[in-house]
Amino acid sequence: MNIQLQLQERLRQALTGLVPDPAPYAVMLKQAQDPRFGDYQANCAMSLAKLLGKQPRAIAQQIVERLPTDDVLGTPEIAGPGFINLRLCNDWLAKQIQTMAADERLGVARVAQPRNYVIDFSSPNVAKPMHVGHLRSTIIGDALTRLFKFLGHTVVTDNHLGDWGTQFGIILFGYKNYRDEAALQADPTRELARLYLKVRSLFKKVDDEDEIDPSDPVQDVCRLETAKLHAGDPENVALWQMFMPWCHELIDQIYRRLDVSFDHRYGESFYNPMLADVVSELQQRGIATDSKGAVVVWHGENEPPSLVRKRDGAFTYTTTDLATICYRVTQFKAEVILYVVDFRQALHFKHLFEIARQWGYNVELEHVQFGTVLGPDRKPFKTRDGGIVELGALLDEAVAHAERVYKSGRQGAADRGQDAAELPAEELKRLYEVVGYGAVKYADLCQNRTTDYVFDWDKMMATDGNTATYMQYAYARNRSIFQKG
RNA sequence: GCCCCUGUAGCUCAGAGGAUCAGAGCAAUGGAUUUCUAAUCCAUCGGUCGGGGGUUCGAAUCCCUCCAGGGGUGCCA
Repeated sequence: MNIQLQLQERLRQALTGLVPDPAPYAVMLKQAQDPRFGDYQANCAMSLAKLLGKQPRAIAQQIVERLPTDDVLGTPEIAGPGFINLRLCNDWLAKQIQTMAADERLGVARVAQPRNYVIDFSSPNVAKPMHVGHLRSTIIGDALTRLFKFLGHTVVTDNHLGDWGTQFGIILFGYKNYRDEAALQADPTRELARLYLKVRSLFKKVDDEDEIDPSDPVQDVCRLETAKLHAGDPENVALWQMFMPWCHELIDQIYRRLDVSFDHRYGESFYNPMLADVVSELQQRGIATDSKGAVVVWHGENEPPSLVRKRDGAFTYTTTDLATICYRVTQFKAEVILYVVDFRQALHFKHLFEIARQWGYNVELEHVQFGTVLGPDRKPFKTRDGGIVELGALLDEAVAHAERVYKSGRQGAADRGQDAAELPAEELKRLYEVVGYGAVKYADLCQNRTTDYVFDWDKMMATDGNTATYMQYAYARNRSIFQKG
């Protein structure tokens, strides 16, 4: 049930006969700006003044006379230049609230027309540790998934893994030269992560991108290993197949901690066999053309083209994303695809969506973009020595921080002479996790999605203010009061 | 150069694409509370909504322009 829609419908009926097209005026009924003025307000009288050639207050009076009053709505009031203030009847409202409280869904109606959503989020490059850059996509994407499902839509979640990129050259090189066989037997996932970092440490320049500098001999060997894999070299393909389950385990460890799951994880490798057809179809339809040895799609004078095949014959992520749209529309019957990806890829998605439309896909495509996680210096969040913040380490720190918050609260109580039996270790562990992960998730979700935010442990785990920690504490205290009562 | 995003209180941010005083939390300041099993409470201070112009009965909100910060910008993804 939606009260605002119901009231708008009443207003629309009241306006029928007064104005030729009541719909746009009916939707000008909104929640009141200030509770002193009522619960809802209709603002259409002012904008109708010119159209009807009358005083706004006179129009408001006319509308009020035509509005039915019953046990739902009290007598409307006219205020100021012509606002119509509406107040819901208390008895009716109380009854509604009782109904909502007793309802499993708290009175939230399912959508009248469910749609098929595909939500593409998280999407890490596998074979290397997930890092802070994956945090927001994972949390926001998961929240959207839960919301759309709750509203009654069909949602397919798909983790579009980077499982075919240059990081495999790094792993292959590491595996062939630096592997610790015993460690591999004991914990292949951990060894894989170690090998990736080991080889990265041999690079001349350290940053978080997988860009290869061919003048660095180590990087050039890695590049060749990737090229061999892509060319179908049997040894590298076999190793890749052996690595994949370990790669999946590496990221699943993180998802288990965050309570996030996916229906599918069709990565880049899955679409690889389809890419040649995508390019030739785009060429046949005249959407893509040759330029400087590459195959590109143009987007107008002022914008760079999208490459769908590079000069060396390799395909790009645009090509993969096009194949992915095709697959999602045909296999999942996707009506809407949401991409929960960093705002820096805005241009890529704008171009991708243009090409998809030209290609004839009328699926609704939306880039759900978000800002960067910043450190205290307001620059992208890095470790103290300038390295990448790994997600696993960040979650460890969240748990450790929650423990400190708990213990200092307990110490404070003890100092006041209040003391209680310590919880069992297992319960404490769970407590720290719930508080720690909750704080990280809520700190992300409570802010404007599109802007950057500063990652601040103390602020997100404060026991007052707008934090998950405060809400969890308040909730726990409330439960305790009810228990004693 | 071109394109995109952001700019609201000291800080972090709300403000559902217009109207009836620009809000919250934190911080700060003043007061209350001296505590028998873990939540302090009340009040106050604080803003030419980045600057300027425009449209409108009405602009933080829409349009133009300038300034500041960030990002992107054909062979990484």
